[in-house]
Amino acid sequence: MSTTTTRTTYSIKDAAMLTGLPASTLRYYESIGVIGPIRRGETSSHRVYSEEDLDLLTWVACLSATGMSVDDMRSYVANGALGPSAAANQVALLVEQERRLALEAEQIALRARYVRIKIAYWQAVEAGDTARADELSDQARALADDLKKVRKN
Amino acid sequence: MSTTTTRTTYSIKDAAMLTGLPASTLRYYESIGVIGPIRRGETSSHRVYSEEDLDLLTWVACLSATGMSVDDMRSYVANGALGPSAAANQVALLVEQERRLALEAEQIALRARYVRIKIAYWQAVEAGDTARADELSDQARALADDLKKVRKN
DNA sequence: TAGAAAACTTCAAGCACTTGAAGTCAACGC
DNA sequence: GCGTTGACTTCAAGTGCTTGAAGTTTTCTA
Repeated sequence: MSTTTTRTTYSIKDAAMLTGLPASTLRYYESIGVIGPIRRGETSSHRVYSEEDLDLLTWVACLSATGMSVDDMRSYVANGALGPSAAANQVALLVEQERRLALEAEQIALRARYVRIKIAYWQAVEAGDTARADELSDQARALADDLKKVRKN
Repeated sequence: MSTTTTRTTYSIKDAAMLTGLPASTLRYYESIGVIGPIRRGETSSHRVYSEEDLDLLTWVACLSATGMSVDDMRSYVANGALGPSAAANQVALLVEQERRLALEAEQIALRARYVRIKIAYWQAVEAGDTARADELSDQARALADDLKKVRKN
């Protein structure tokens, strides 16, 4: 009869997806002590992330995204400033993170549109349709201006 | 009677402001050949950017913003200078860029959802609503499970 | 027009990842 | 069981800026 504890563990790939940090960066952060050593599998050397690990990494991702240096992140985490006792503070951090993600999504949508225009442009050039190419060139220029504005935040 | 070509020129600081790239990055791009050598002042060694330089740099800034490597930027700019003959090459590069952007958008949407759950979670903890906190914890876990299924594609 | 202050220059070093090589581990079909 | 496939591991080297130092050049103010 096995103990049926609800499985709440994650592979490094899961952790990477949920935090937005590449797996290589998770290993890097661990290697330089931003986060403590992660538990390994019973039979393997593979990292096994717990729910708490994920919570902590979510915070670290927030700090990283706001441009904090790894040295500062390390002391921030070491000082326990990210524990449950600072809930209000943490919500503020997460709301900020949410705002930044929305902005990032906006930027990506703009860039995708820009790229699509450029694809159409080169296809027009290839087809020898100069008028359409010029028109698309103007569209690209206008969009580049939009992109610059969004970027300022 | 002087030739009245309106010769608009820009300092490196002007160029940085107009392209959104730091001055240090403009010098770096020039040093590794992403852009050609910029004209210098008559009496000084200061860079003097022309309108054409600015156009090219705006384009380079867009490539940079979409995460293109400097090597790819270099060949892309070189191909662009070659005009219509390289059109097919340009389209291939851009289609790849479009695919990357779509993937990035997907990841960001997922992260945003995770962050929103975490915000609600900490607000529940702060309010002492343990039941709701547990429920949200489950939701975060469910999101991770959904992710595993999506990952198969 | 002198002399300070701001902006530019090069070069080198630093930072925060990122990638590559070479090997280990796990899950599947046979 | 047994090979193949793909994800994981470590470690070292590479990448793309970024910053700092030390020295011009330009511009502002007096």
